[in-house]
Amino acid sequence: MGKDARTGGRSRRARVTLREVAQEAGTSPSTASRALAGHGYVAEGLKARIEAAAARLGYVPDVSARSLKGRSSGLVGLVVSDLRNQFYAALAAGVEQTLAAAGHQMVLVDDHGSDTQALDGARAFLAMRAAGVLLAPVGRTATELLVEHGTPVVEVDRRSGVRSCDAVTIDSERGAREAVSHLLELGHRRIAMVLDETVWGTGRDRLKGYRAAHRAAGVPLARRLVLDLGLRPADPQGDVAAFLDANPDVTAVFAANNLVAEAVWQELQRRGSAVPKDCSVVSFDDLTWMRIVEPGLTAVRQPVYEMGRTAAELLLERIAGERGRARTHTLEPEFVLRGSTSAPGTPAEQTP
Amino acid sequence: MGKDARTGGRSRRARVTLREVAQEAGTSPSTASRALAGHGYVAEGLKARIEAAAARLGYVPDVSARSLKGRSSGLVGLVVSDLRNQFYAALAAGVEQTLAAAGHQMVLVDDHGSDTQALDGARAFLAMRAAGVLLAPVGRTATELLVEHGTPVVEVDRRSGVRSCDAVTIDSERGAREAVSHLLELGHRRIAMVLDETVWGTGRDRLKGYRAAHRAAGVPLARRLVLDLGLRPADPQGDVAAFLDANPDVTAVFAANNLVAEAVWQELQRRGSAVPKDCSVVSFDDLTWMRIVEPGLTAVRQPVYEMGRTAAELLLERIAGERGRARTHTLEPEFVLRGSTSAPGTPAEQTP
DNA sequence: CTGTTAGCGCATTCAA
DNA sequence: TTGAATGCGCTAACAG
Repeated sequence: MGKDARTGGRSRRARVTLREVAQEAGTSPSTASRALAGHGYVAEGLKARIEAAAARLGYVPDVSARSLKGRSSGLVGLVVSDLRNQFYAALAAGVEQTLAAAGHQMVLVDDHGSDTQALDGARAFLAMRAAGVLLAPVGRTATELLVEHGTPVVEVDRRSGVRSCDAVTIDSERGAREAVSHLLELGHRRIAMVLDETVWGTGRDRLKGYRAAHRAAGVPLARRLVLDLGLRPADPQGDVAAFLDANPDVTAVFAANNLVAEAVWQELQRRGSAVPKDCSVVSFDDLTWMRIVEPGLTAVRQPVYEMGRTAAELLLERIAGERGRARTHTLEPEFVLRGSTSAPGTPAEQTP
Repeated sequence: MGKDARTGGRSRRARVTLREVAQEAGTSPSTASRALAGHGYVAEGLKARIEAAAARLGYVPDVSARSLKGRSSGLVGLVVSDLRNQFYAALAAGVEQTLAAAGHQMVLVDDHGSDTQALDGARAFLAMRAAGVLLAPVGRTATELLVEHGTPVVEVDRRSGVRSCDAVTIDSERGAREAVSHLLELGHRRIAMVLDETVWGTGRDRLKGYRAAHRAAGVPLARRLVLDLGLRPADPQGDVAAFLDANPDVTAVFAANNLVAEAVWQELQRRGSAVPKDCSVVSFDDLTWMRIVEPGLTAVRQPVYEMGRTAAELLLERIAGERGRARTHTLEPEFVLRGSTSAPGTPAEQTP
């Protein structure tokens, strides 16, 4: 093909193996292996020759062969539910950063909120002998499968209920309690909560926080004020619209996550409700747009990137051989006061 | 440890191998291999027995061993420059979706805009015998290394200049031309352009479009109206502020990407400039927040997710053996008119 | 249709 | 300090 000239005449097809490097350096494969790996004794001069040969030939060790010998590939799996959601993207970024620094690669699987797809991912991780797996569970099956096979697992953001693995979560209940307490202190008495999964995951804990805040303030709870959009709602904004029509006495909305917050915000905007005068809004999760809009959204900021980092660190310890029993790290959310909340019927005092 | 009871009594440590499955089914490894892989002839009864045995034992094939025999692992690499940027997250999501549907796994590397880190990633992909690699190049080295080693490569969003690989990009020049023409038609004559890399990548093409629009309208170009923030600016908003102070006659700003757009928008907001009355704004790239803010940002929408899908499809064809010469797909951006643009000194007419 | 043989690239014994 | 031998788990020839 001629165009191989630039590569120094070597064929583009043939992988350079350790044997060839050894030949080029006039030694044996095993010596070359030791020289390149840095283990065991190799004479300085020989070592230099071998390294030179490897560089000249463009040698790249084959991890397949390596992990076939040893225990695992250096790969670490990550399963998230929606990469297009900034929350998961930030999580993945934190994980990747930590993993890369430790010389591992991240294999990313998007399960789109489906347990089945998460399970497929888990199987793939098993097949590639992943050193460990991080996942935001959508069920127990994936975690169970991995744990059964002895793969270190760290759950992130949510818990599957499997006891025998580490986890890093954010204190959803506390964050929700603070957010709702804030609204109660401002004088709100009919605070709606909108979420997309009541029975499981973070939604449940945030609902607990919502209730706890009401109890602490001695404000009665009304079932009708909780809107559960269900998993992956088709038209969240439409559902919010219907809800607000049915409950016109609501003076504030607590949105349980960024997806819900967007639907609420857009709907309030669409119907021309003034925030916070007509309706206060607090979001759990703080995305870029929430500090850009006018007024800024009062929100519960989650240390997402840090959560990814922490989870990856925990996993790396397990991979390194840490044997202790399952640990759970709980990170603290941070309440960020902006302009979308005020006493009922009052315009915002300030917009930072 | 006792807790293995649930797994059916098998040890958690030992991987189940094909040999064990074969033994369990009372046959040979190669027959078991054929039965499980689906290739070659195997009697129906035996096949069922083998499958049952595999299921019973929880057998998971070892891809390391498989790729050691054959050509490559099923892994596909993706290199992006900043996963926390919604643009890249969407790109990755599109890629993942397509790859997963084809039974491949995606290994994601974030190079943080550094050529060195991209090169590290490329080496890792080589080491794992990746079936192919997708990358948004930050230089030529990574692409060159991969191509030299015969790994199929598809470049996304940007071009490195390496001729011998496929690429999928968006027509930056055209998108920029349309955006700037729109401003010119509204009557703007001093339109600033803000970007973060003039000499390379998409910034260069968008600058071309900016110039082309001016030439087409017969409006002279002023060098001082182009603000180049440089790669990874420390304080983009501060730079924009200084620029606007130095060029108070500017009536419109064309932001070359979402990062720049955010800096521009925040700075205009900070100094209390009314958009579009005091200053019109157009963004290249259309993120969530741009349609949420008031007024909505007029923007050039890029089909990012689709770009990821297309690139992955191209790569899959190469992996499947497609031999033709390098192809380039150019996707068309879409101009989205919202409320952030109007004739100089005019408030927005409407806010959709 | 099935089993035996061989070898992918490497790291790790063990002898020299 | 070095090299020859071995086997990780799997699949592709081949022979039966």
